[in-house]
Order: sequence, then C-alpha cells, then structure tokens
Amino acid sequence: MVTMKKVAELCGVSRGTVDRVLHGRGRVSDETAANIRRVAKELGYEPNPAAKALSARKKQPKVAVILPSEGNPFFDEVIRGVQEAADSYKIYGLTMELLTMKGYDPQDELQLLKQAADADAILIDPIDDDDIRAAINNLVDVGKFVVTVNNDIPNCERHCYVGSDYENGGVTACALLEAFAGGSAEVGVVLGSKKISGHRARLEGFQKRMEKATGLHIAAVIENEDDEFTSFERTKDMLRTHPDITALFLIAGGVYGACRAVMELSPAHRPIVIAFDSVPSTVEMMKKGIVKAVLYQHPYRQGHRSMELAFERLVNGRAPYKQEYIMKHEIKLLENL
Amino acid sequence: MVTMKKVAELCGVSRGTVDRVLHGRGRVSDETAANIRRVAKELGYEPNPAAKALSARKKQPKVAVILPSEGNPFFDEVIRGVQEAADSYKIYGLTMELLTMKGYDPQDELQLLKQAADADAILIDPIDDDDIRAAINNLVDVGKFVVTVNNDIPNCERHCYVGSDYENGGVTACALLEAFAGGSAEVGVVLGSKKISGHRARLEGFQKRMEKATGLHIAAVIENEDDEFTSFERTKDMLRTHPDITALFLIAGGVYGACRAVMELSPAHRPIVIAFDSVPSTVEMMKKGIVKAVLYQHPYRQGHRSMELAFERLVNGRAPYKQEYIMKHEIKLLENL
DNA sequence: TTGTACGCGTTATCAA
DNA sequence: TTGATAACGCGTACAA
Repeated sequence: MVTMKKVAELCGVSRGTVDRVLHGRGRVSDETAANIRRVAKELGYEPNPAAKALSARKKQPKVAVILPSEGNPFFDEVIRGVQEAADSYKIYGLTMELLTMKGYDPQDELQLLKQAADADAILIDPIDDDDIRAAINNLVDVGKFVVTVNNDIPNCERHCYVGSDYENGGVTACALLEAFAGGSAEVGVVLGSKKISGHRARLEGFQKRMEKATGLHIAAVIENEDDEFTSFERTKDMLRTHPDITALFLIAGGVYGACRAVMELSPAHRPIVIAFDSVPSTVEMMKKGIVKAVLYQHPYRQGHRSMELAFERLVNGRAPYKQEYIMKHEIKLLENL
Repeated sequence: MVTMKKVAELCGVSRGTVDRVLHGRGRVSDETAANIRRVAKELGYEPNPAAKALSARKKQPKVAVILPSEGNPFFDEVIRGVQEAADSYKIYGLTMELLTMKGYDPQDELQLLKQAADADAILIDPIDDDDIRAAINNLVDVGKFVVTVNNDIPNCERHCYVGSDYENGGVTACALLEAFAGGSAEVGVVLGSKKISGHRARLEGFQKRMEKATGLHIAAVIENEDDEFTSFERTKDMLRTHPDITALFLIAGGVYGACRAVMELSPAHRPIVIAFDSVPSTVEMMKKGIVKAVLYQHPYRQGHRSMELAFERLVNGRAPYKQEYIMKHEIKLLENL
C-alpha cells in the first residue's frame, strides 16, 4: 500500500511537502512539486479514507437536506435513507440538518436554501425555477457540494443528480399496461400538473412507448394538482365522460382519490390501475385489488446514495464517480412489495 | 462524540483499562469493569470505525469467496458486487480470494473450503449437503466469519444469509403470470432439478399462490438439469404433448434452450414465457419478445452486501445487524432492465 | 491489576 | 520554500 510517507521518502522530502503538492496548497517549488506528482502517480498513491476520516473529525462537516416532504408520504422513505446513512457517518463527525416544506413554492425553498448557508453540502429536491437555479449555482460557486435528489433541473451546476429517469418510468408503465391489458386498452391518464417536468416526462415516455403498443389509446388526460379530493372528483368525472376507459395510468400523487372514484364503479366495470410509488395508501389500494401494480423508484436508496455522495466528498475528498445516479424503476405487485 | 478517552476520564482510569473491559480481555477487577461497562453504555459509546481501520491495517484481513460460478453467467453480477466492494476496502488492508467451481459436486466445494482455510471470513454459495454443512460449522467453531450467499442451508451455524426468498419468488411469478395471462392459463413448468431446494421452493411458492389464481392450471412439470440442450429437447417435447399450454414458467437455468423450443412454434401459438434472472441470453430472448418478463434477485447487491458484512465484521468488529438479508424479487421488462 | 507509549495515515500548525 | 510535530481514536506490547 502506497502512503504519503513512502512518496515523501522516495522524493527525499517531508510528508508536509507532499501534502501541500497533492492538495494544491501552493508554497512549493515547481520542480519538487512536479517530481512529487510524478512519483505519486507512478506509485498509484491513493489517500487512505480511514486516516482522512480520523483527521477530518475536527472539521464536523455538515449536510443540509431540503425536501418538499411535508404531507407527502413518498418522502418518508427518502428521509429514512438520508437519515440512516447520516447516522452511520456520525462517528466521522458528520451531522445533518433536515429542512422540509409543504408544496412547491419556489420562495419557500429559497428560504430553506438560506437556512442551509452554513452547511458544507446540500442535498435538495429542487423546484424547476430560475431563482432556485441561481441560488444553487451560487452555492456551488462558493464551494458548497450540491446534489439534486429525486428531481433535477436543467442548466444548473449541481455536482450530481440522484433519482429516477422519469421518461423511462413512463415507457416502462406503458409496456406494463400493455401486458396487463392483453394488448389493448382505452387509457385514462391522471397527472399532478403539466407544469411539473417529471410528470410531463412520464407522460411523454408513455406516449413514446405507445407507438409500439398499437392496441393502446389515450382517451383523456386530466390534472389533479396532487390533491386527493381533486383527484377523486376529476377522475370520477373522467370515468363518467369516458365509460369506455379500461385502464388508468396514475402518474403522480392523488392515487387514493382516483382509486376511490374507481371503487364507485361495479367491480366488473373497473379499469386496470397502475401507479407510481408504494406509499401506504397505495398499498392499501393494492390489497383491495384496485391498483394492480406500481412503479417503484427506490426512494430509500435515493436518500441513502445522495448522503453517501456527500460523505465521500466531505470526509474522503472523493468527487462523485458519475454525474447522474439513476435508479431503475421496479415493478411491484402486492406479492413482492 | 463519545470516545474511549472520555469513558476513561469519567471512570478515573486509563484508556488501556477501558479497552480491556470492552474487549473482554480480563485482567481487570470486577468492580472497575462493571463501572466502565455501565458508563460506556450510558454514554452510548461506539468505537470509531475509521480509527479501528487505521489501527487494524497491519492485520490484513482476508476474505474467501466460494461460488459455483463457472459457466453460469448469473454469478457474473454477484462477482462484480463482491469485487467492487472488496476494491473499496483495499485501503483498509482487506484482501479477497475468489474460488470458483463448475457444477454442484459437494466434493469440489469441500476442496475449495479447504483452500479457504487461511481466510478470516468465507462467503459461500453452499450446496445443501451434510459434508458441506459440517465443514461450515467447523469453520465457525474455529472463529471464522461465514456468510451464505444466494443459497442458504438449514441447520447450519453460518452467521448470516444474503440472498432472495425463493418461495416468494414463486409466489410473485404466479401473480405476475396471472396478470399477464389475463387470469387464465395452462402452465408448463420447467425447473432445473427437484433435488435443488431453491427450485423446489419456487415451485411451491407458485403453487401456493395458485390457490388464489383459480384460472391457472399446471399442465406439466419437467426438469432440464440446468442444461440448454436438455432444456430444448424436453421443452419441445412438453409443448408437443401439451399443445394447450399457453404459458411457460422457467424456474432456473436453461432459459435459452426452452425459448428455442418455443420459437419453433408459429408466433400465434407461442406461450407467454416468464423466467428468473436477466442474464445476457435471457435478455436476448426478451428482445425477441419470447420472454415477457423476468424476476430479478439483485445479484450485484447480493455480492456487494455479503462483502460489506465481512468488512464490518473483520475491520470494524461489528456483527451483522440481521441474521438474514433478503433481497426482494423485482420484475423486469425489457423496458426497465 | 493497571497505566504508558507507540503506530496506523492524514491534516494542520508552527517553526526554520 | 520546507520540515517537524501534534492531533484524530483505537489496538497492543510493555512497563509498573
């Protein structure tokens, strides 16, 4: 194993000098610096994270986690993921601060970003908004480590994105529905809002895959604002207006409300329902046989992985290996929840 | 953060004494020992893994991995998992040795177990055999850390099992087939061997779930010895003998061979096929539309997790949190592979 | 029975 | 521009 000491010895300098070179702290003559870099590279020097961690304990690195999780059970598992990861890093002096909000108001999130100013890393489910984008870029510029979680926003300098591929979620949902419906179905689509890029992307993926699923046809698309009651009313309405609907594709929240609308139909006339995320109320609907399957985007792993990246960066000084950590959608039936 | 030093100070003793008590090395008076234990517990003392690792670097812990992986592509991902985990632990001085075999001869595996005698931990996919069981128990008795991977064997003193729930795999497969077949199907079952407990368990799970899937009926069950050609011949035979078969449930290997038999039928008469594990040849068959879906048992994570457990035990001295780490089966279509 | 001292590899501070 | 030295927390050999 190659240590700084070995590199130092081989170069005939002290460890301090090696440290300064390898961390670009300057104050080293160009020639010795060049030599040290060469030797370190040749020997394949890799800093020892354990030693790094030990030494970093005085630093007490802090991670802020910003989520629009209030009243949204999807995030429960994400939070469990970041929390458990953070707990296992406590011994390294790492602390975390969870900042939550209700709904999707950019101003609220900006407020939370301000509160996170003292953190060394920020994990955030960002609203796609120019102010948010600017705020994130600012944080990156002042040296913070920023990871977007569950949602990404374009043209933003975050270091990394951890989440699902929304379009692929739609593609997979379409393929699944095709199989479940035996090849042909009249589909009612319920989404939260066309303003939310993730919802749009899922619908686009669904439509894209529909080109190969010639037996499927979209009868109607409605928005439920991620609200259970709106979801109930509008789904009910849609089912009345389009009695030929044989399948329901629920793109986001409001699953329970939509299912209640389905349950008002006689069992023989109920459409097949597929949805995203196995939150408790959706699981209930699976048990009742209303929801046939869900697409699962590994919320726990999203949370855990993003905290892991912060840890690697802050404690071990390792940059993320990839720019995007995409979780595949999994198909869950009641049996393999 | 609570360190040994703090505990020592609070007890008015030296760190050495605390160490002896916490590691049960004896040579400490009962009263001071009791006091130290009490204080450590009250303060919630947790040893710092980084420091432990640093200090343990001289130890060079060694992990042996024993798999019947030769000629079986399923294990490629398992190996990638153990390998990548082991690589990330190299800096802690941990080394791994991969010992592989072809087929399921207990004598071969015993041979590998002998070769692993110098390792501190053994990760093994065990054959369900009395000699193997005895050998594992022996290793445990002499202080080795043993994890069974992918398969478990009963009445064995291994510390931990990492793998899937075979019965649940069968249950899930049945539910999936029911949905895909629109509620009714005449099912042909192809398994490797009834002698292999995992295969039996999957079939049992399938049959159990069939009690609720009244439209499904098993037309025939054949064994293919996990061999592609046998699989081809016998599946072809089964399809000829039972022309009413509308679905095929492939429990283990030999997927490609069975699919070739299916492809000899005209497209209109081909049964729906579901199988386990997304190995390359199976993915090919999914692309051709022969295999509709596979049940995926997270091979990479199985490998990674088991090495992680060895690391935690050998380097950090942490016993596994659970006795069994069960990976849920995931349903994969071509779209979310 | 108990305490002391060194080393693991890195970082940071202070002296030269 | 450099080198020496003290932490970080733990394990352990050795001294008392």
